[in-house]
Amino acid sequence: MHLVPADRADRRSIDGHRVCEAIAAIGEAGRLRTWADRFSLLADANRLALLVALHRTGPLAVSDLATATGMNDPAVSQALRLLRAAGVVAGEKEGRVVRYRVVDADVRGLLEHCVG
Amino acid sequence: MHLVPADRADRRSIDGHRVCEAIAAIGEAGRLRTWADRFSLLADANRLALLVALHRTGPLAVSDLATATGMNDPAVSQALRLLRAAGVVAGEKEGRVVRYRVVDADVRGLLEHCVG
DNA sequence: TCGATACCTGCGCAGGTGCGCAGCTATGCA
DNA sequence: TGCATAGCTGCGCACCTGCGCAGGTATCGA
Repeated sequence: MHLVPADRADRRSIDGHRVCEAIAAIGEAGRLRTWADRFSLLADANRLALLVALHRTGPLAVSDLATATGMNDPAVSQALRLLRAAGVVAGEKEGRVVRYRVVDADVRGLLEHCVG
Repeated sequence: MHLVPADRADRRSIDGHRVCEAIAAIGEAGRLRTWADRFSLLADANRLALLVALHRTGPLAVSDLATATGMNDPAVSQALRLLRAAGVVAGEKEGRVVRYRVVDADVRGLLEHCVG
């Protein structure tokens, strides 16, 4: 197992074989970044509150989300825009009301995992 | 169910009962913030790589982590300081080598959940 | 004792983040 | 038609974050 890239092959190592194991464990860099990005979306208490509310209550309007979380509506709107751009939530327009819901299965899994 | 706090009681609501459900779903604010903080620790690709390596490979020295991830050692050290301050990892000194490991059960659960 | 090594720390910079404010569009009701 | 409401957007500010650089401390080998 010679998994150390050429640009760091000259570094000294404490436990050489464990370094290779670690590199194998990390695997493809893109996959970890995808998860890091997912975690980043949940890393804000307000966004997490929005997602938990949507996940456990079902479709909710923007202004109701604002009332439930104590945020004002531009903040909610911006948070939802971010989540929508990431494909985590989707909104359905019904007259002048837009009701959002969580559509990303991985995020649903995380929400289930942390808040039941 | 009148769960809307007094300072937002005057807001109009689209689906009044759903607002209360959402507030109940959000629950205590501190718990969500704890989880948001946890997610925040995993929200950086480098930190996540360190944690995955530690989780799947076992105790690893700082310089080996630097080699495995391609970071330089001050960056690894600072990331580990953050994780240590949060109680996620712990280091055991053995001569001049410090081997770190993941000690937080919740974070272990998240790592298992996302990267198997 | 002297040098090399493993790790840690303070500092500063570049870049990102969240949110309030003001203002916009679109829809519904009288 | 006129007005209120639901939601979205651009802008700017304060704040935070990650990392490189330089340098410090502790341990080991010669």
